Amino acid sequence: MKVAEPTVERLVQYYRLLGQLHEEGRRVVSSQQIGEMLGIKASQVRKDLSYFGEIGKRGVGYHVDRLYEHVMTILSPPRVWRIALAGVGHLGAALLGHTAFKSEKFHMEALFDVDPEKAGREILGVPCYPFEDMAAVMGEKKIEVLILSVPAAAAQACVDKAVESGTVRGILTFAPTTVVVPEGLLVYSVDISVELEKLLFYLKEKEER
Amino acid sequence: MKVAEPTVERLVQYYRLLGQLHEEGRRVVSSQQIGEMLGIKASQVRKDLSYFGEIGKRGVGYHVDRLYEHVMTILSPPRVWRIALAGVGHLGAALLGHTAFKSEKFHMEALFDVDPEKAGREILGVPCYPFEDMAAVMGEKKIEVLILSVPAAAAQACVDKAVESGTVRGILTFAPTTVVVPEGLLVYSVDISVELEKLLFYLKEKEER
DNA sequence: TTTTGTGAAGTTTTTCACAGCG
DNA sequence: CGCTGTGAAAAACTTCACAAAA
Repeated sequence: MKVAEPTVERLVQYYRLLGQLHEEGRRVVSSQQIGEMLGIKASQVRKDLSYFGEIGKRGVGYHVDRLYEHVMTILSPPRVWRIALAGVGHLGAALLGHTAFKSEKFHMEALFDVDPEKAGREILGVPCYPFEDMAAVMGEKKIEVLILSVPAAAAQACVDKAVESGTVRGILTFAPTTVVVPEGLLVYSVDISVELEKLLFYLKEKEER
Repeated sequence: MKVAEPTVERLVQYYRLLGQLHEEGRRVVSSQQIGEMLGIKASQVRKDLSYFGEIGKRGVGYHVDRLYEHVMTILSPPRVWRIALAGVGHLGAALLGHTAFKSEKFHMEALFDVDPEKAGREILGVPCYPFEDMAAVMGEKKIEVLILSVPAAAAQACVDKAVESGTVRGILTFAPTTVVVPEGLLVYSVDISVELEKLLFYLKEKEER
């Protein structure tokens, strides 16, 4: 069965919320309540959850722990992803410390940077290699996912190295630019400027009305 | 006229691309070419651009400089936004140095942090205030946009301060959590974990097929 | 009675396909 | 002739509304 992208996005939100509810010792939650907490319509919540089988109890709601496990198995592959990060600048360093990568679902195998001060050393316990060795090191270490926090001008070159490695299958890029990839390589982009411009656009629109 | 969100997102991409083409001295570009460079269908490009009047030349394409100016006036309000940033950790520091905020379209008026080491000092030329003073300082400085790079647990409290200030109208949050805001306040979220999970979900899906 | 699960309706967004203009 | 601008068709996504289960 194919799952739509907006649904996956919401599933991640459900997952996080359920983790919190679980912590709080909450036993049961309704689609209505989930919706209120996340700003999503209850009918949308139910539709999203129903794609993966009947998991709720009519007249009662969803059992928090059961739903939590359920959503987890949908989202998380039961394995550890081998990842690497290119560009150990401010943003790269921030990402290294970010909650998102603290999970045991990932293992950060390598860092890459042009700066010869950084390459050759270990940073936060992860070995850092020079940019030139990217393709070779990623191939050797069988890196599957590359996190890109390099300047826009360097992004495409890094993507090319990832393609060259032969093992990288997905890229999460923070570079404020569009990169071109061959069919089959998945790229997701977190683009700060784009989100900021969208916000300003709608603020301006509201102002004008 | 109302513009759909996906259109605004693409407009930002067109704008960036046109900036590059302009630098390169390119004079004319077709919807087909724009589409290829950004991974968007040519018909989509034409539809997006046509919402704002006839700007291309049939049989020729779009005049780069003219289109660049045109998209700029659609996106950028002709004024400077007064912004502040809460949470001067690794991510906050990275954002302070990010291209997105280097534009003369913004003026970073204040920083906020709970750490007493940081509050009271200037960081990169911007005064940093303690968390408790957020609402008051933002009100005084007439901050319109708040950038949130605090831990998930602190996000809602910051949003509440922003509401209290009375001047903040938009928030760009990087906290990996959902925040609740009153009607009228615009929130955009850049959620690293969500993008990462989406990427893994589709990688896993491809693996299974 | 309460709340799920879900077809069907509605809305939004994308794509097609071609007339029309330079 | 080539490429835009745009109605009309298609696809994607959301919301409604209600039957059915606990």
